[in-house]
Amino acid sequence: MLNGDMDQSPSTRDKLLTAARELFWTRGYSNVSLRDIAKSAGVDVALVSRYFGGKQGLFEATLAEIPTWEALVVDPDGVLAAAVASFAHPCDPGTDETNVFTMLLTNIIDPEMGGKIRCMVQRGLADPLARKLGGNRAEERAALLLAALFGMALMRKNFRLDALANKPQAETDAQIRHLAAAALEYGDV
Amino acid sequence: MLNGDMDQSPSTRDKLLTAARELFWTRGYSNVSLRDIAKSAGVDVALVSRYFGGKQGLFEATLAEIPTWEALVVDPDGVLAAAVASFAHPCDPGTDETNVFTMLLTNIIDPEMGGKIRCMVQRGLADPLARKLGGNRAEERAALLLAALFGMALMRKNFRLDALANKPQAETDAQIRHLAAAALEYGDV
DNA sequence: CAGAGTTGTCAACGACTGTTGACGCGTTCC
DNA sequence: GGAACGCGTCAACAGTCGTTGACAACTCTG
Repeated sequence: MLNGDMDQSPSTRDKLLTAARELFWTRGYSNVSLRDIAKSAGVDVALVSRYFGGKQGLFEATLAEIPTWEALVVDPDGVLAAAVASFAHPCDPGTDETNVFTMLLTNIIDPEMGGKIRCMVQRGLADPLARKLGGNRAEERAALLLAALFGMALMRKNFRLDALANKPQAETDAQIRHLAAAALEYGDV
Repeated sequence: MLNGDMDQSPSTRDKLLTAARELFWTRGYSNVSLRDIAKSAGVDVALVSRYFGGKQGLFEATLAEIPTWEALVVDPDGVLAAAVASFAHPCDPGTDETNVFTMLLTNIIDPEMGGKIRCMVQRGLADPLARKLGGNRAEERAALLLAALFGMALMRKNFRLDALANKPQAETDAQIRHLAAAALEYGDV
């Protein structure tokens, strides 16, 4: 009997996928072993190869879950507000840690997956964002905006600076908005 | 005969240290094996344990080389200019890749060294920077400045966005200065 | 010269990695 | 009933990892 779309108890495949996203996205591809994932999912290691063809296949399956990047780059007028919003509520509202920004940061360093992440950000994030922005120096403004967003994510989630981490949402929003607005104004005046 | 301070041909210890800095700082602690370093240095693997006590000791020896952090956080008036300068000419003017910012970015993710890096940045960079800045919201402005600097470093060196990478130095300086200035103005008016 | 101390070479260890194939169990289909 | 298939369990593989200790070659000291 095929599972259909009923959500009764998660299939083994889904258990693996959930555990893989949780671990890959927070610790990075090379820093997580298949046995870690299997143990977290309560499943045998060998099933990874069966369902996903291997470690790389499992990782790419977690990437396939990401909603279209265009969703992060919404209306051309409200890019700033959208950036702040997408930063706060990135993709999966589940665990606070498993969001797309964190995943990109954690895996860009990886010797095996860095190249893929790089392409994803350039072609799926920077380019469409520049297109939406339009006007003078669109590419540079888009790049600066991403620098501001990723920089803030880095300081909060990875470096965990006292001045930024664990602050009320409103304060964080104001900080991000301030830096992002400056990025978008680059080249004006 | 001890080597003294003569710089004739580098000792085995120095060969290891140089190769270790090159590799650890660009690829990250966990992504580099001692055999990689030994091969790059043209030296046997076992000598790492002899000279540095192990992998961790070798990594920490490369950190000990970093000049006082205070050098990155100079006079209180010219913090912005200093930040830009330290970003462009970070520490060791040797290889373009082996600078302190790149090293911090590459190793903050690491499961074993992340904690140490985090402490270094908080206590050695964010705190003294906030002290130098002074005034209202000093800690937050320092944190935003670091977010801007690290964000730019990330986009240029790791994500390698087309709009930022391989651009003339003057242009890069202007971009960094723009974003950093905005960070320092946070909370004003 | 004899001895001590330093320095480099080599083989091996236990632990961990991703991956594979054999095997047993249960359900489904003819 | 028997065959086919999906699904999970287990043991084992080849490879890499950091680390260790034995051994040889060398320099310096007495």
